[in-house]
Amino acid sequence: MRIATWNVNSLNARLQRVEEWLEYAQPDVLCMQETKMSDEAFPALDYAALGYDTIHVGQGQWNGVAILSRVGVENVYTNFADGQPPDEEARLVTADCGGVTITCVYVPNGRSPDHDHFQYKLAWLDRLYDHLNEVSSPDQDVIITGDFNIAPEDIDVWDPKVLEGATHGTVEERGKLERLLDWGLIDIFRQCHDADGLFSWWDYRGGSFHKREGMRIDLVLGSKSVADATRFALIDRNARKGKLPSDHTPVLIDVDRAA
DNA sequence: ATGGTCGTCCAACGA
Repeated sequence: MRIATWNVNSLNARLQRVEEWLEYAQPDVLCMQETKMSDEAFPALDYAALGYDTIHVGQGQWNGVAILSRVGVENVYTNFADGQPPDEEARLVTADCGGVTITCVYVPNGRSPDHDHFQYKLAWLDRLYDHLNEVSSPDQDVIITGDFNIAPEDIDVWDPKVLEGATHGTVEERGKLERLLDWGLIDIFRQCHDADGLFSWWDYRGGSFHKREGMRIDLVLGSKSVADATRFALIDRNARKGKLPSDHTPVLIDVDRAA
């Protein structure tokens, strides 16, 4: 079973790139973030024609997450299941796909460490922890994947100096991520690759992609059973090349399963 | 050689 995540930075702007990628990468599940689209505009029929069931959680021009699956979509949650008032932004969707409880997340960016949005980000990550406990347990097949807007370690950034005074690598953010890992999750790409310089996002500005100046902020976290069954993990840099790319590129894993 | 912000929508602002 092949599971992928991709922040598409506007699905409308990326329709063709996504369809091309589905056809050659053949994921069984694709989690998308930043669709920036209403549910009415989501091209569910186009994906159905390619064999995918879909669930989209959109709010119009900002945020928006989706799961495409050709191994089923069951037990859907379109917001936190922590019993608190729903998050007003479309940043989370959970579904069981092929026996795996998959949560697709678009973690708030944080903007800057002294911004209110940074506190929203930290609180959001605590809610994600509670959500995971509500919808799953670490002894099951669990995946949480998406744009975390956190670089787990300094080797996940082209130059750690850019993290000074900025978001994405603070002690607070990494602490929240560590808490998720301590729940019983493994950073599957990092389990498969120990090299530095392996990134999933590059700024559009200044030719960052060609200078290899990026960050690994798109993560696939899996429970132990998923991690043990993973054959390999890959960042598809090719999807960041060519015409009209997203600033993020897909990350995928292959897991040994019946599907 | 490659590519030089982009996407939301027309003014900035978010990423």
